[in-house]
Amino acid sequence: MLNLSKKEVRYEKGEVICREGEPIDRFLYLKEGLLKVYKTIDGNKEQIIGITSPRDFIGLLSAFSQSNYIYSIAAIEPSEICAIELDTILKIVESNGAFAMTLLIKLSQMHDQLLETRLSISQKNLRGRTAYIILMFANDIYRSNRFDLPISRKEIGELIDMRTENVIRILSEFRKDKIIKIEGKGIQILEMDRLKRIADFG
Amino acid sequence: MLNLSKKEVRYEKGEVICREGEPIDRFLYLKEGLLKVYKTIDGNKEQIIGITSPRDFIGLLSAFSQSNYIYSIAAIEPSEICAIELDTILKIVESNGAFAMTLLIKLSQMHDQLLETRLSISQKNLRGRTAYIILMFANDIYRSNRFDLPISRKEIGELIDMRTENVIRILSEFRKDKIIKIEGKGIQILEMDRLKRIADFG
DNA sequence: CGCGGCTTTGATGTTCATCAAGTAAAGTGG
DNA sequence: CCACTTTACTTGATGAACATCAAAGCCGCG
Repeated sequence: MLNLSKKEVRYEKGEVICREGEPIDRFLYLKEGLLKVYKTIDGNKEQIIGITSPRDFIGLLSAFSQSNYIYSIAAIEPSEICAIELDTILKIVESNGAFAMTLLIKLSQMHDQLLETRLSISQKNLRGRTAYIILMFANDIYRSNRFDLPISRKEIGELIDMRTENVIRILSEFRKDKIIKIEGKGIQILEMDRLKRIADFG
Repeated sequence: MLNLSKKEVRYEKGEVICREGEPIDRFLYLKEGLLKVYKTIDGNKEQIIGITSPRDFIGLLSAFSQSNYIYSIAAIEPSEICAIELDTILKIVESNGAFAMTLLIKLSQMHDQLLETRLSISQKNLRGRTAYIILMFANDIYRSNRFDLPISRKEIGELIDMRTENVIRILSEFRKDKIIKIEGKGIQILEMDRLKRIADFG
């Protein structure tokens, strides 16, 4: 049933997948790539809520509570998305207890993680937040000490509640302190332990 | 099945219902009263994540993703709680699609609301946060312009990420500006419109 | 009745946002 | 493909918002 109704779509970096306010009629699953989930504030500013990595259900977070998206989603790397009609999912939930349970668990995990991240960020000072986000990319997303940032300095700021200028300033500090190496979007972690300490105690 | 396995428990103000780290074996439903959900940070500080009002599923938020509580819950008013064995719930989810759907919807709604609150708070300045929390008590919890704060100034700070001193200072400002009336824990909103404007634009 | 936690106000310090100004990079239309 | 425009990046200087420190009165509780 799932296989019958699924459609695969490809999005290029920068493409918007869905916009705040639009009706939710499909259930999205990220096969490959990277997405940002964000809200627009006061018409001009953006608040990035999180980064979605492969094998995550996208927008699962409010598919059951809202009939319209309460945030927008865009690709920050070339991405492959599986779309399934929401009605199909609802029917399966009603008839298949194990599937319902899987969704409940997945939803709950995503929620916990998102909230944990938000609480963490709000507790830390700017250095701590910056270290935290570098570690997130290294450990959770790219699983490597060396990677290219998929987002701009401005977007990093929108993700961890900082001004662009301060993101840049603190990245430069880390560079001067030889904690990381920077080449444009390229980041290499030189002193993992120190970075962890800054993230934990900052 | 639900009625058979449910147990009602009463908690007095200040009593802890469950502690961070304890195994989750029961599913809790708040019949009457008011609870705070909180995390302990660095052993001494507390971060209040939210207030639970009647007819909410408590700890639903991580009953499916964690086997142990990731936060603590305590009564801030005399409370009546319904406890159901987690196994019973799991069995019902597996066999009853409509029930599973109800849980998914409820869980999703709670999640959306919690995240929305957190994002809101992190965007606002101290005056905005203070106004926001007064309005939350007035509109969402007590449904009255006049109520007694169920928590201390310190706890308000822990809920909206402020120092106790600043909570007090800003409440005093609101009092001087004749926006609210204060008598110890008692709050009366005098100028709802102005308070709303402060919450929205602060 | 005295002790610890809550409340309050004032003074001081730090962190971070804002402003400004310039360079580099990346699109865009002719 | 090159001028042109916009967007991203970077650094320094300044000021506002908020945390921290200090001190004293209050309240509830054992």
